[in-house]
Amino acid sequence: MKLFDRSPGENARNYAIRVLLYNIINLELAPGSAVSENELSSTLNLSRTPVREALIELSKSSLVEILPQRGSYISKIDYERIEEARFMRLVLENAVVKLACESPEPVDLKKLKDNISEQKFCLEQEDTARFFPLDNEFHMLLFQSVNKARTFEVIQSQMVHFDRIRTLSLKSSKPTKIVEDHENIIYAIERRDTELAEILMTRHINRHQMEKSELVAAFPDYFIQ
Amino acid sequence: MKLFDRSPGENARNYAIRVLLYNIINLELAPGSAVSENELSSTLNLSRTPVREALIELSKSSLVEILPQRGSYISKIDYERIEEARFMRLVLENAVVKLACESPEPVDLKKLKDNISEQKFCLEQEDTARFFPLDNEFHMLLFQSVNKARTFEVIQSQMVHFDRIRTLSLKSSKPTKIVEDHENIIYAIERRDTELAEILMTRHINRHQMEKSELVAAFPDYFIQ
DNA sequence: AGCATGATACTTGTATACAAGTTATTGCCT
DNA sequence: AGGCAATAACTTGTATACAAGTATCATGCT
Repeated sequence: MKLFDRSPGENARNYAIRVLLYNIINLELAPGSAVSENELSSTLNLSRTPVREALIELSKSSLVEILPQRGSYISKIDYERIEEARFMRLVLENAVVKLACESPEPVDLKKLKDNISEQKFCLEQEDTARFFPLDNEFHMLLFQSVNKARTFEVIQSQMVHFDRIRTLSLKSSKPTKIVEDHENIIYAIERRDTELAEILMTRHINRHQMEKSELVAAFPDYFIQ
Repeated sequence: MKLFDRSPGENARNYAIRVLLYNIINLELAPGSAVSENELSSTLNLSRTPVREALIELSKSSLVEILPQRGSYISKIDYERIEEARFMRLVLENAVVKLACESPEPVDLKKLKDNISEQKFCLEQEDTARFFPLDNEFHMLLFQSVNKARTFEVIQSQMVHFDRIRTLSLKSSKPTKIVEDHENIIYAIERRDTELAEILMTRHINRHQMEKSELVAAFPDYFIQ
């Protein structure tokens, strides 16, 4: 399990959440493995209270399973949950891009284009670490442009499940394709071409689809059933 | 603030959540009012720990706002949040009813029809208290029928905000209309009439829309801004 | 009077002690 | 050896003590 320093001003609970989330997503904490409040609190140099509160929060996102008086475990990967998260995202992103086509504001379009420029810059520098947050920001900007920022937060809270199999899947889709998708979507919005925008968005979201069978075959213990 | 007995087997945290949720939704705890962990723990006859954990959970649903070292407050009603919740629900329910039209299973249709029968029975008995859970169950069954139960859970977690203004608004839509809607939706699904199903669902979801200006005028302190 | 200042009484955040339940182990009995 | 029972070593749940920050109010100074 990898450890970080506590950021200044960060309270113990959020620190615990940050460290645990990182280690769960990057599979440093294996799906199915046991974690205990005592063990974690000594590892993180905290008392049980903030660690416990962190575990409770992660259990609400179904990343941790707490069995009362028995133990806590890193949840195994639930493929159905991931597919459902993708369904939710697909449906909501399409609804949002449709709204965006109805009344595209120049201010919002500028922000989106600026973001794409940054994405391209990262591509040239091959700075993939900086690329992912920008990808995320692009979609956030899209939701913000139609006043649906909170909806995006809901989606994002579901995306953690997706992050875990992205870690597992070595060959994730090329950032080049992703940036192209983004550019085309903005193009469609500017033209107010709802139909095209939805087709492009659907293809974009479905790009992330991973091959279940391969992953389950390679890491059977990480998955439910 | 109304109090209940602790159910057998219910732990202190869930009990605190249940009582607080009830009192927030029914406006026994006024939006904007201060609540403190100490005060609540003595009211509920619990220690601070489970009460604190309950407040943290409610703060995740934006029903409570925790200001570190300053105090905790019942969140004021955010109309934009409610509208956005309705947007999410509208979009997802339509997507689900569309899926249901593609391959309506007899088993699922039977469950839905049985549910409607129960709704009608409640209507005859004028048992509104039993009606609301059935309304909820109807939509849950619909989501389950297309394997999207978790999506429904996400929607439902957003619905608490809606419940609060339903309490405020004395004249909520007549159950009679709601049952009619449900019947018509099932009819459309059986006929695999996607277009009709979506129209009916849209009207059904939008029925709950409340008049913002009236409510804000009557209870200005309960709302943000 | 008005303002600064310090004590006090709050608040939530964190640490720790104890309670209650589960699991594994150990040792005895058959 | 096998099985059963007591026990010890865990687990999370809850209660409480202490830490640290904030707001209020009183007091004294200008």
